Amino acid sequence: MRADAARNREAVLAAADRLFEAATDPDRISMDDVAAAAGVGKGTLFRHFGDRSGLIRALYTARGEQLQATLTAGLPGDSPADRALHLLRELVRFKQANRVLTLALENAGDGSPYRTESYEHWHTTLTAVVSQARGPESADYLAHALLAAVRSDLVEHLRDWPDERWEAGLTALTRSVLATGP
Amino acid sequence: MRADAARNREAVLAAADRLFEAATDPDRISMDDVAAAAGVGKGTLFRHFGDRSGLIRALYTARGEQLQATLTAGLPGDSPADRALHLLRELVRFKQANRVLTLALENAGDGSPYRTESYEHWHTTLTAVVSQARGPESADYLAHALLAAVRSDLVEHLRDWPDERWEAGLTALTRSVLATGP
DNA sequence: TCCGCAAACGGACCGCCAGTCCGCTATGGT
DNA sequence: ACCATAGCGGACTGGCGGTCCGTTTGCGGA
Repeated sequence: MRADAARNREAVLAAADRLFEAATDPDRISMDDVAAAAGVGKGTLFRHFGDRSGLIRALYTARGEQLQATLTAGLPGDSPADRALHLLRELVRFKQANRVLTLALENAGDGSPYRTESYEHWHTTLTAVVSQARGPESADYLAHALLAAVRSDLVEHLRDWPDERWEAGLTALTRSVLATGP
Repeated sequence: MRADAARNREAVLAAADRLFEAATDPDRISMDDVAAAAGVGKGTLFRHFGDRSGLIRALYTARGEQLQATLTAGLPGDSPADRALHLLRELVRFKQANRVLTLALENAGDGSPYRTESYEHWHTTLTAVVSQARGPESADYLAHALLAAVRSDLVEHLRDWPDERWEAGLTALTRSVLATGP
């Protein structure tokens, strides 16, 4: 990769990150805005990221890789229920801390948040945990259901809930789902 | 309401219904398409429905009122778990039968499916059921979680699951959530 | 029956945005 | 130093949601 290409790529990511951080509605950020803020031509931006959703995915990956690394290394907790709870809690925290970006990701491009690489990842992880707790029966659906319970726009909808309320809800949910036999 | 206004309103709803029925991707249907298919000017269309999301909501209301009437009159089932299961099952069936329209509704306009009148309705209903089964503690969050488990794009993502798999998953989920004490 | 006028109409028009295209420029291997 | 070429940038395109306004139409009163 040529030096200027790498430099521009970083500039774009940094600028976009700043813009998404500051915004309240992801759709208000146009590709022109990003290009301008990065001091880069629009063509450059599209060459690096393909299309809007590509840019958003790249941003998301950059932001989320720390989280992903931490949580994948090994979920803390004594029981499956504890581990699932831990995972969901961290996802909620992450989505609260990255409101606009995660909202953008869910709406982005092709439509479905389910085609994301990272969704696949969390789903696989959770399915294993669920399966360990109550057997493989419907484990994959239950994992989908648990992840759906922390979707960005739900987090957004409940944005003024205090931590305790989330904590109580997530605890109740994970206990119920993971403590019941098939 | 003037006679021509009423006539046009119906023509638009009918045409839009036809288009959404036939399409595979809601965004491929433009307001111009709808206007043309209805044999009506664009201005007329916007006067009646305000904006795109208004049209979609109107369509959804028309399609869903039968469902809503049936399920609200009184959920069948002996236990809260049975009633919740019944509700979720019917929602999934409805969303499977109205793929494009419900997808359109979730993406539509202002962004959030949670601001919809009908979401409010189902959520209230389910919260009552949950509350009856396991007390008011976290009942509203659990109701959100249950509804999230049947969101349109999840239904879409799992579109090739056979009925039995859905049935097993929904049963497992509702039993777990409603059978556990707080 | 006719009149007048407000309600309703329709489609040209606007601003915006994702994505493309192509003439120009900078980079790095030789 | 040279030059092939990867990379650049911004004018341009097509299509969209939404608006505007001159024209038509339904309808209550005279």
